[in-house]
Amino acid sequence: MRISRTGAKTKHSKAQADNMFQQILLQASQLKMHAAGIYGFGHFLIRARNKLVQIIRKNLEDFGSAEVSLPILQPKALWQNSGRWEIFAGGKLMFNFSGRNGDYCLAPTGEEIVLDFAKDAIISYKDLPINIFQIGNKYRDEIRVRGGILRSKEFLMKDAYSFHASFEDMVLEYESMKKCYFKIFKDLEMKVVAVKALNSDMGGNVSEEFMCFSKIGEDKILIDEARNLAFNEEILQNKEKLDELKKTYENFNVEDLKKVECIELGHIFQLGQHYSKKMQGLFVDVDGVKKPYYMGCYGIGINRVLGTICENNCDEEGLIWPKAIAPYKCVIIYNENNKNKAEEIYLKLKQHGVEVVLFDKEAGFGSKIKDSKLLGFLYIIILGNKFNENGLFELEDRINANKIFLEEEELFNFLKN
RNA sequence: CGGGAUAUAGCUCAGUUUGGUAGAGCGCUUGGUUUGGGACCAAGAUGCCGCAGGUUCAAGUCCUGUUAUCCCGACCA
Repeated sequence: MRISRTGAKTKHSKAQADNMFQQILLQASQLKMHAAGIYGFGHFLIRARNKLVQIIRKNLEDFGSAEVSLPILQPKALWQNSGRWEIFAGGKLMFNFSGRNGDYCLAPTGEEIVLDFAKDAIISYKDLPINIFQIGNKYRDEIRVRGGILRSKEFLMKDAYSFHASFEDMVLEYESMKKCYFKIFKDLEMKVVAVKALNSDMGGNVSEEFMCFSKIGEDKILIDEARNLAFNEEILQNKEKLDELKKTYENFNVEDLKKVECIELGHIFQLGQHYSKKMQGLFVDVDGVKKPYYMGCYGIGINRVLGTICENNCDEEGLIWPKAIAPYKCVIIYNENNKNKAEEIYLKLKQHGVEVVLFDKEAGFGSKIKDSKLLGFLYIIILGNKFNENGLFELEDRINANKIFLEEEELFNFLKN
């Protein structure tokens, strides 16, 4: 890609923001706030997000969750069935409006629509279990947006749903999905802990959140390191839940727990028959009797994961993406003398399948280097005076923070891997 | 929805106290000199001072209303 065609327009000075990743993304022109909680994503950021999405998708499909696509624009009737129209529309947490044929909403979550979808898919116990997921925008009229893309009104979410003939089967699936989640975050090079959490409006009784330690997070969790347990602070403030925990764990003492600030990246739920009972989600069991099925639901806030990765992988000068989701591997910057050589190398690298950007905008040399760091290229190929002197390609490595000089063939071999 | 704050050039902001011709830095355009860590010189363009009323000879500045944005609480992936 030629940088001149990407619409990237970096700013000279740092953007003011309450955290590092927003400051960098705004300065790099990769995030554009169109309104409160409504963001546009630049080319480089969206490329990273697409790679992130692909890692999640691959893991889920390897696990045995099948991708589908369900509508975001949904009719009121669906939400009345579950009894949540009042909760979400009444509480002004959901965008809703009147259309030509009645009232609609932009979905804040997907239980209603997936249940409607499952009505055709699930007739008999022979049709169970199934596990499907989708990746798409969700809309919530947040009372207060915060942290840029960490909490916005429009956000990309992966939501998966599983359907089961028995409680036991649901629990088994839940436990394996939990493992799948750990694998996803491992592939993303993120350290997360699963904490016991409240189900709130989602329904059901058991749920766990996937938390990444971060000072910019809104959540607080309490950890019992000795027993390898962690809880959302909210759950410990709930008397009923606290009593339950005290029964489950011996010598459970809130004061002994260690408090840590976190970002909630995902949340998995055992919904049980909460929705299937309300919305007539029935199947015919072995005994010939119609019964409500058991459900699990599993979400990941993709924009939130993306923001967290940025926050955890940057320095004063810009982003240093994890290899797996770096939007491009390298950028070529050059001075006037080396313009033709840069063009030649650029085309060759592309032919070799290297994800490369040509810095073909006019700017001072220092400015090109600064922008390259800001935008988060892993390697910066520098064709300046030194190239004219020794004919070697200078490669600045942002991951290891060093420089190496390579012959042309070495350069190709290095970047091909 | 409660409490606090802000709104002036593309961006960051000064000017508001004490009403009197609209400002700076950065960015942008043109020409020239540059080209290794956000270069320099010269010339230039850019404003319904958030919006609507009001007070006044005169409003960016004072008053009323309104909208948007930010921060603190409840909500959440």
